Amino acid sequence: MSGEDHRDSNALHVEAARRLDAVQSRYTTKRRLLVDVFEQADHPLSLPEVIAADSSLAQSSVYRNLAALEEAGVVRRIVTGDDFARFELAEELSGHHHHHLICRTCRTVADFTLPTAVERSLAATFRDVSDAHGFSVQDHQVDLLGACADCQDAARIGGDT
Amino acid sequence: MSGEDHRDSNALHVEAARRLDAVQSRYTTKRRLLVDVFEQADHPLSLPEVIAADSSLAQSSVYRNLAALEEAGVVRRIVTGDDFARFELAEELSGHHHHHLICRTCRTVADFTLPTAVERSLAATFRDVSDAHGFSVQDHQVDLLGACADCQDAARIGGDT
DNA sequence: TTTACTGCAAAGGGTTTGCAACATG
DNA sequence: CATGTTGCAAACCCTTTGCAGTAAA
Repeated sequence: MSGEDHRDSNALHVEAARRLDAVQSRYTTKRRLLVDVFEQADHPLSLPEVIAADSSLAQSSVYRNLAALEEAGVVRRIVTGDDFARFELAEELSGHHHHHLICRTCRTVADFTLPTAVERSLAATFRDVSDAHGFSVQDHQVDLLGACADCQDAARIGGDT
Repeated sequence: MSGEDHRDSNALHVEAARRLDAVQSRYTTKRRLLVDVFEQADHPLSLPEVIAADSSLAQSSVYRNLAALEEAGVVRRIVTGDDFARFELAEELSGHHHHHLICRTCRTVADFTLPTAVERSLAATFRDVSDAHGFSVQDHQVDLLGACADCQDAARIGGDT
């Protein structure tokens, strides 16, 4: 199953259904729609972005479904300091381990990946750190904070000294 | 011992005053108290923790002062997904570049450091990544998510079946 | 049929803000 | 004295929840 093209969204839905079933939840039409939205996104989506992508979804239902999908391990919630939380497909489902470029100006979040060698050495270091602290690591999170290309341009034009 | 504390603390306050002055803000008694609280903390503090450390501060004033201190670059705001935001001294003032161990159970945040060699190689990698994306990096954030020692113990006792 | 899900509206809760009194430079 | 700061309380806004109707198994 690994190494396959991400075009196979059927496998994604099958796995999502399996995970929801494992927590006694149903894979309804609305939830399938949500998974479709996240599959097509190339960055974590805020709630307004999710609703913009499919306005057939009521706000409260989206929140409730995202909570259900998160509990099932289908999506992951990301908190960046923006007004809104953001959501993306769980990495086991997207098959795409990555990190985030967070723009402090427009608050958008873009994905990036680290070279395998760096990831591997980081993982080893994290193991040492967690051992030393008696901390059990489930996940790591590497974010870069700064200004995206668009906001740098805007600053040069609008905020010029 | 206490002589050293006074000297360190004094340098800290001088720098904090300078930074506040740079944004037309005053270094009031309350703000000095806040800086003292953060200087003594060994981990990022939530608002309840700040108020617990010094209850002479009104909640809204603490929020307002933290916003002022953040704008001046004296403290840094951290968002972990906990109900509360957390704050710590800016690294230029604490002189202590570090990262966070975030416990998903009790939501506490502990500090840890990476070996210099790892930091250096990370910085180089981040430079490559940001160049490739046209992203201007101001800061990076490396967090480990998992279970702290206490919560692992609690799980062994309470959740053992 | 049974149980979970949906949508609307209202409540929740951390954070922000209006305003009058106060302190700082 | 002029201006920034403080504290109280109310407003704010993202998110959660109660409830009645609907869809899934």
